[in-house]
Amino acid sequence: MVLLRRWADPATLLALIQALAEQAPFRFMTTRRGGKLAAAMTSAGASGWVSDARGYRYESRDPLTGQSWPAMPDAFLVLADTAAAEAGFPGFAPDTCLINRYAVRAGMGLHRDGDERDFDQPIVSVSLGLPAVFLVGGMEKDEKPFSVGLESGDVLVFGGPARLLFHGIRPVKPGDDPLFGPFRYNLTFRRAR
DNA sequence: GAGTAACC
DNA sequence: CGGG
Repeated sequence: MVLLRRWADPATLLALIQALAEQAPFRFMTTRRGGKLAAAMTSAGASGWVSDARGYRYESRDPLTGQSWPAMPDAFLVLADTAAAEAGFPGFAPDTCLINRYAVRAGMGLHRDGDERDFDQPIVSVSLGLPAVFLVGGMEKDEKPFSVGLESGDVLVFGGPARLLFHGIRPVKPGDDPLFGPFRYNLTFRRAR
């Protein structure tokens, strides 16, 4: 796992996120057993990550609008590819970007990103807005995680042996980011298929 | 199941 | 009160 501190440009990404959210609005998804995910989500790219009563999966259409997910902006692709290369994974070509929006007090429990086809492909994660404590666990869910502070513009690359580590986000503390206001956004670039 | 809560 |  490689952390590139203050590596992405938050202002550029904010404008792109706003444009994407007009086409595919942020929404709260549910888990199979009726729980609600604490972060609002949307996606861009050829497919998008979806969770509902039927489970977790990638869908090529947005269930909310019935339309294709918005195309991934070129600047997203360039960012993900250069960050991956910097971390030792050249040639990364993500086909989806999951965008998570955390309001104050929202977090995400320990989980692993396991719905993609090829775990040899890394995941590039970009933090924006309010800071947060990122939890890095082990290969088993019961392993006790350690904490990493993440700030706006930080980029984390999960690849190789780190690709399937359990991870999570502690509830976001109240604050006001100059660009993003009272929110934390997270972009995760994946090769789903 | 990326959920919460109760209980020890 | 924190962890299991």
